[in-house]
Amino acid sequence: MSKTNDKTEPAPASSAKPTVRTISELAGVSPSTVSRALKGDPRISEKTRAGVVALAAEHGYTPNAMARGLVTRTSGVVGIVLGNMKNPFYAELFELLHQRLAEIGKYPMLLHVGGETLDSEGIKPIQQYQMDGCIIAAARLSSKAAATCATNQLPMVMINRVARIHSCTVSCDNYAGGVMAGELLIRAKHQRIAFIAGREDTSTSEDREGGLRQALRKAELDLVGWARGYYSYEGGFAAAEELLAESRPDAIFAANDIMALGAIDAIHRHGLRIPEDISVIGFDDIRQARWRHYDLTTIAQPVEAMIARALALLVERMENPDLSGESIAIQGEVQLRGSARLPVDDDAD
Amino acid sequence: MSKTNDKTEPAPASSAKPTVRTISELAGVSPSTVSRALKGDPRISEKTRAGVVALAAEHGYTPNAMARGLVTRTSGVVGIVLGNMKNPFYAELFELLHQRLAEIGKYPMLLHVGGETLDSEGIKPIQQYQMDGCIIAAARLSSKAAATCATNQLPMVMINRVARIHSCTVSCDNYAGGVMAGELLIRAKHQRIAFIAGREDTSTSEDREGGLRQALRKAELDLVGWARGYYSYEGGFAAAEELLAESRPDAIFAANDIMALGAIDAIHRHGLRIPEDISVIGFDDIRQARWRHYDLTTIAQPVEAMIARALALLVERMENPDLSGESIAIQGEVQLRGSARLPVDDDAD
DNA sequence: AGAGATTGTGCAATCGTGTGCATTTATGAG
DNA sequence: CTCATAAATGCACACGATTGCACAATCTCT
Repeated sequence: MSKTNDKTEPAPASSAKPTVRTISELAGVSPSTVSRALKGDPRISEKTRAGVVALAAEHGYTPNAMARGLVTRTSGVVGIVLGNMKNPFYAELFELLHQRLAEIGKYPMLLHVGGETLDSEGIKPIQQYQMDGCIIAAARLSSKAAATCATNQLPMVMINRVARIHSCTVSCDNYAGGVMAGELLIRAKHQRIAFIAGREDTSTSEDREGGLRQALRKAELDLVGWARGYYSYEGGFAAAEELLAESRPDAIFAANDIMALGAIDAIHRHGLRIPEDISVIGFDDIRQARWRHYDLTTIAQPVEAMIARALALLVERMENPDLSGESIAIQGEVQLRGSARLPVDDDAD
Repeated sequence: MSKTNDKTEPAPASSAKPTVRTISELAGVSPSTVSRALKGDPRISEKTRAGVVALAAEHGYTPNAMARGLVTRTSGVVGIVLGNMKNPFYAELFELLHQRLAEIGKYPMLLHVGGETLDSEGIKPIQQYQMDGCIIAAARLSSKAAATCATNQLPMVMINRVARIHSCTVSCDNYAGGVMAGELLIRAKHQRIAFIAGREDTSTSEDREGGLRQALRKAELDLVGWARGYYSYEGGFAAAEELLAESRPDAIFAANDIMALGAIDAIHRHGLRIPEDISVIGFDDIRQARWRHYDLTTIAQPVEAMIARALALLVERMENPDLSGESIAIQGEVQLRGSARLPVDDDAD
């Protein structure tokens, strides 16, 4: 008792950061009582609890997360891997994700941001900080991060990409979205439809293309053009120029909005009118799609729902790590705007 | 010795996460030696160090950041407050910021994202996680976060806003940028110049406006119009419509790019040509400014340099907390593009 | 060869919190 | 009034790493 006391209370004043002992001494109870009182343990009497809480508030005491994490083996930190921030879609998604995380008392620590793949330095904090979970919101592969989570038995959810490994996945139903886009174009009597793809190793682009092809097949049509836009404005611009020169399409479906916007500017540069001469459809519904000049018809990703489901999956697995992987695909929604001809509803269904 | 041993080694195998004791027993040295060996303490012989390092690598051992943070009182975590992610400027800045932080071995934990002010819940982790520092990258006030940093003696740097309180600040030289924009317009023989402002409580907008007014004053001109665009595309659009209806300007300077883009679309909607009928200049140089349709002339913020200086200030203060506040303003650079008439260089200087 | 300098390693305390178990205090019944 | 029972609180250890200090081993010099 004396051996610790003479060292820990050289300055009994309030200058230093208050610890559980500071509060316990002030309240005349033991540290364990303070800890329990603040956690709302029912074994603590209401009277002492009120006193402790008041004292804690007065001195601005908050339990040290490091010490707590050490003993509870849970840090309250969720690791985040974000895709290319040059695509506004991820920026918008991230803002929402942060808010939802805060609501469940978790804080996001960023492991990686950007299109490149994750290096081994980037995954260290996963084990260092005893993270409670991990969210990967990126279209491209992050197999290293996924593997690290697996070996550490860390709950992990991927947003916006379908996993090849056994894990949790939440995404928009990209295939169905592709079908929607295709049907929309077909019902508007388009005949020469082209596609602008994203990067090679992404399931999102492949699935959206697959859906489009399925819709075309059903109408006994075939793609008249195909080009890669690498998910960027510049890429979409270049891809559209290529398509216009080679296959003269009357409609273009781009695997994401930002490429669609690039395509629109390329089309205008060629002196063609949208949607009279050519229709353009995107995917995501980023804010820029609503910008006056573009007014892009697109398949809106249900970002709020996706994040909600992803966090639900994550929380479930934090409570019960033995739950198996689960894949959720949520239907997107067509946003009719001015960049695509409207369907001619001769057959109403 | 026996009282701990029988509890800590129920499974001597490699299944559980390795701790410093695991490695020390495998290497036949004490935990302290392991710790020192991994930190490169010169007192440890090269031979034992190599052995320990090899063993640690083999078993995938990394020191637990919680335990380390508890004793060293430094967490390796830097708190981040981000402005409105709907403005791509902050998304781009954040990606870069993350990279630079990783290079100095710090990890970013997000305290807040978005335009709204920070609530009291959002600042708790600052003390909870014993953060090493805090970076506030937002145009609007975050006085609560700043106050929390101050009371906790936590090094803090603000990016993109000038502080009223005693602290560190890094920003673009907004006043000089405003002067540049003004001079550019004047040298292009514009006479009727209008300004689109950001939000009320932001020094950035005020300073940019101040610089513009200074340049106009020097040329014995006055602003012919002024409207508020609230830093958003829609706001810029509405502000431009207001200006066009009321004061018929022949040039508009917007306090940031995204408002300038909104203004351009509003101008086109009125059937006016850019830059023949009216010039538009923005501020930031976001990616969208380069989009073909906009091709926006703007004052580029030196984001890389700003982040580098901000981190330098932060690191200095993490090493020596008694250093006083410092404000750095870095000159921006004019990006001449197609949205503004080029200067008529009758007087070459 | 012995004393001191030098080098390499181990001991044990510490950081701040949570929690099983023992202990005290209040409550109620016979 | 005493004892059994329940409620409230305290003790002490553990979590995993760092670090000042003590100690052992090796080397050097007279």
